[in-house]
Amino acid sequence: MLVNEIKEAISRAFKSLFDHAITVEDISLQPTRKEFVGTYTFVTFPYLKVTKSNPEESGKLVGSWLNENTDFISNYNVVKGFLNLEISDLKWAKILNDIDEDERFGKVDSNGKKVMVEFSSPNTNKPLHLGHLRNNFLGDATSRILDANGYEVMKVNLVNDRGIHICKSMLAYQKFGNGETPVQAGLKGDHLVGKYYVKFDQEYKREMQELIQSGTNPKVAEKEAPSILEAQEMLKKWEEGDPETVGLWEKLNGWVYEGFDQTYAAMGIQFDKMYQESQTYLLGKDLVDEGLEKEVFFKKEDGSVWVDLTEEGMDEKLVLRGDGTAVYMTQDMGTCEMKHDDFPFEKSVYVVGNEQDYHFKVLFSIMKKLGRAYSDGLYHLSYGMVDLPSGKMKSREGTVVDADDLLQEMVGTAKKHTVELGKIEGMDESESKELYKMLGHGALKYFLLKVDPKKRMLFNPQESIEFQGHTGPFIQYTHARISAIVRRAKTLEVATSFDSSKVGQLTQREIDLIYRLTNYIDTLRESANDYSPAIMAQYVYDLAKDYNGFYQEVPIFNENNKDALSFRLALSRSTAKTLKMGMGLLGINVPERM
RNA sequence: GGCCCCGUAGUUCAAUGGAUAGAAUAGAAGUUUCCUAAACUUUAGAUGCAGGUUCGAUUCCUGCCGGGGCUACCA
Repeated sequence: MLVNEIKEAISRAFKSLFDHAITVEDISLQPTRKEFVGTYTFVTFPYLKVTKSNPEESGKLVGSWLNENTDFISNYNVVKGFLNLEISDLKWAKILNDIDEDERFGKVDSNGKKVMVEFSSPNTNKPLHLGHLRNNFLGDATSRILDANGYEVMKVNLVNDRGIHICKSMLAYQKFGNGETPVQAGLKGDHLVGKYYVKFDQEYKREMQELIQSGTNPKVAEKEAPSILEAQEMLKKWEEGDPETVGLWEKLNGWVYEGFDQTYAAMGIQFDKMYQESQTYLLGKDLVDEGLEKEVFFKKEDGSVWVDLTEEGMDEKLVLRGDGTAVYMTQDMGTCEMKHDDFPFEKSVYVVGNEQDYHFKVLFSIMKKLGRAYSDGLYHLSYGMVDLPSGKMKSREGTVVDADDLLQEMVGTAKKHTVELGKIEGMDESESKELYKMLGHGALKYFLLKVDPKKRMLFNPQESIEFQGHTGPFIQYTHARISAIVRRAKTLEVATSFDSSKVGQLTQREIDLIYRLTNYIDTLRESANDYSPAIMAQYVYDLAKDYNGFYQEVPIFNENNKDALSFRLALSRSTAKTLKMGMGLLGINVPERM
């Protein structure tokens, strides 16, 4: 790793010049800004006490030492306290050759650690919407990034398949469904069930209106409308195991799962393990007992059990109701323990919206207080809501963007643009269909992933998603174009690797590109540490942009110098390889032609 | 009220405490007999307000203003 080589050398320089030891970890190098000459910049301000001279002089001392005592620092300059280092062309060429020839480039060796990533977590009463897409794409991309970093990754989906909201759609179906099946209704299973969820809400609202008009207090009406009482009754029956209720539940859930499977398949997302809340909602009571024993929890007079987190800056929090039944926290404690029993992880990532920030803070604190060694590895990958121009999405008010519809629309838009641009000449139908999907889904995934997860983001469905500029298709296009160059090169007789000692003077564009390529592994690590695919998204975009600039400026084939030609081809191949890997980590495929 | 997150060009997004705050898009002006114009050049445009910490603050701290979330014996 070039950065480490330089840091190592700076450390030696300090030892030799000032008889002072600084560790490689303490040294910070930053990329040199475009306005200055150089590739890496070392800031001398923090070391003035050691060098016992002014910033400018300190920089010169270190710079000239590096220039004389290493074979890869070819030049240096000092501006104020900033020491800018230039890397020799030969070194750059060697680095490129290594990347181009390394079959394993981009894959980090296994680190023997296990990580579990939980994401998606749909409710089985309605189809997936735009918010779920952000969740799914984040979870999927994070899993891929962790995998590339050498972790053994277990992707799990904890389906929320029980509770009052599930009973709502069941009830409406029972009343108004006339036993219709998804096939009869011409709907995907999840959409059919979602239809009855909406139906329930309409009925419920109507009943509330009636009650309010006849003089009932709105808050009372909310709790006493016949529909909601029936739903509660149904939940009770379900918990008691009433065969008819359970049968209905199984039938509707089965349809929903079929629908979800189609959506997941379309998105290219798989899970290693599915958990159902109907299987886990009673867990956690033994942990409550354990906590009482260890005096982590305490019991109030009414028998309810609490944890006091005021020392951690939080409140007291209920972990078991007075009647001995579980709450959300109880269940999540139990599920956490069960997940660790199933797959003894070092890290466990929960991809869940930021409205649950507090819940997870509490959960993780509790697990720590219970003495679980793995609690330090628990991480809530919190993400912000996706807003529409009209404001917040509300499923009950029909202002949601449906996931299936949106995916379909994206493919349609991709098709329209592609055909208009005349890109499909010479493609058969299956190839072009595959391309539309790749581009449509790629645009959507890239759009949702490029933003810092924790921030709210805006999605404008009217404008659809752009295919130009900072987008997935821009990167896919760059890959397709490089692929065309590589194809053409194969018909010529050009060496597949080059002799780095014969490469002439490199242009700034070329150096910029190789520099960018060398940062791939760093970016990969960083993305995993911050659990943010956005970092990788930015990287691939910058790389594609750099390549386009280079491509515009340098004729690749118009050249008699075979060494230069094979160098540029290697540069192109390495770029394509890296783009493909980086996009792959986001769950986005890249085409060979488009 | 308490706690948490966010405020950056018209708009959508960037910026490990570093140099003159980057892109994209919309606007203006250009580039296709030449490896794919979903591209490339040029141009104009921004850190909510007030303090503090220091060689240096979009970044860290305090207060204020604005937006959102959590604050259930719901999940």
